[in-house]
Amino acid sequence: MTTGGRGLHGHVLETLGPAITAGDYPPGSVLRTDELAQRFEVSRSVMREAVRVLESMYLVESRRRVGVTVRPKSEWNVYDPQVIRWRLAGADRPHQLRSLTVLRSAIEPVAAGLAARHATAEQCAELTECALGMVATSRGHQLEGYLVHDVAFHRVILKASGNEMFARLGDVVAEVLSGRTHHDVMFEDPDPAAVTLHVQLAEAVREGDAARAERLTREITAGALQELDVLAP
Amino acid sequence: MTTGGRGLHGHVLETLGPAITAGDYPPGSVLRTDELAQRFEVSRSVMREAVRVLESMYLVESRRRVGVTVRPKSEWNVYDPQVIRWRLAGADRPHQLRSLTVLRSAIEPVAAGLAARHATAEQCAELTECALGMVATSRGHQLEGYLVHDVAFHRVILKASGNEMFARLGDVVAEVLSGRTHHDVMFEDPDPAAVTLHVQLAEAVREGDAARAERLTREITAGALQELDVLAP
DNA sequence: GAAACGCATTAGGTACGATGAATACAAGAG
DNA sequence: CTCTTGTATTCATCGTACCTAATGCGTTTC
Repeated sequence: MTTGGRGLHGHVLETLGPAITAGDYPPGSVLRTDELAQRFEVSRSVMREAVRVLESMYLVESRRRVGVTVRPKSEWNVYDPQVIRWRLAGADRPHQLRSLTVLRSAIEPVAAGLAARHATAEQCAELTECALGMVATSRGHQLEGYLVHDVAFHRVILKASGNEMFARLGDVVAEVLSGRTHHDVMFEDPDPAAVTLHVQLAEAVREGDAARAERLTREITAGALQELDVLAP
Repeated sequence: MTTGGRGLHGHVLETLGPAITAGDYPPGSVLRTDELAQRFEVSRSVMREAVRVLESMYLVESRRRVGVTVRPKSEWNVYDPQVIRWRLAGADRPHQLRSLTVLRSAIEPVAAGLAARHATAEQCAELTECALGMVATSRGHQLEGYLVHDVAFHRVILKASGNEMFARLGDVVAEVLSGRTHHDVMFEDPDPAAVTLHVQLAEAVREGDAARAERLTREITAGALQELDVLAP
């Protein structure tokens, strides 16, 4: 999205990465760097840089006399933003979306509880602002506007939790929410119940009610999971 | 741990990575590839490979005419196993350990609930075996043996959840648990209550009692958090 | 004072040669 | 016939030299 193919090696990655994560090369497949270099019409140096990056993502393993072998899916670093994007763009998008939504359902309630304890006044203000924005755009086919506020809302919650690991999941949530409105079938207007929950959550965080914030977020993420069950078996 | 400095660029990473994550180079610092290549006595090609990897970890940004600039901590990919290891080895180890433990407290209960639903008979057997091993090594200064079984136990839970994102956190949990016994002050013998909880959790998963499994895991992770509060203010 | 320009600087890219390590395979010893 | 040992192949790995491209910054120009 943001990281376009910056540099030649980036361009190579944007083709090789999705191909590997899509399973075009089954685990154990061997790729040779010079062959790849020829195929992508780049120098070996550039290809080596690309391979190094793929290696750091645990997608491949480079060994002498053997070549670049594709690692089994279970070893991939599925938390790498690049890998997440590639997989979301590929064939097993539904599967990936479910994994991420389950992850959300685990993280966000705890994050909301922490946010209720640690959120600054400014963050509380941001939160209510986002919630109001969601209310304002919840009717009349303003899906794009709603999405912006929804993403911003969850970003603030995750950041306000004070946990860097949680905060870093903002992009993932953004990707999931964005995917819901763009790729998948989205109801014409968001569920009014969900909007209400967000407003209440902003309240709970403002009042420092951690238990309520956690419970409300559980309802929100449960809704997201339910939504997913309706779309995919 | 496993990824020793394989290759020259790996060796460079093992020095530069920890230095950056330790904050030796404040955000915005500029490093020039030529200078680095000289310092580490490697060729530019090798240094460029190292920079590419650091770039893919969002630790640095490489721009023409400027150099390699260190990114602010908030942009680092804190889920990268390498980055986690580097930070755990560095100065802000306590902070990192807390973040990871909070992450555990969010993930593992949900994972345990899913495991109760999806665990195979074989995984249930492994679980009880691990629990028995924990019981057997819970007394008499057998900390190393206890650790092995503890790590294995949580690995099985995470894997049995059926969620690939959860399964991938096995290494993180292993690192946290290992750190507790090795680096930090560990009571001579593990808390008997914790051992009992693990046994009960294995039961709950075997019986498919998701709610109980989740509740028990919450108690376990709450204990881990409490333990951390005792050690660090 | 602001906009346009040119230069120095630094990453980016290519090509080619040399090195080294792991594997496959063959030859030898028991 | 089996196990060990030696050898050749093959691929990644590393280094060097040279060129290109972009861009920050100082200078000039209007």
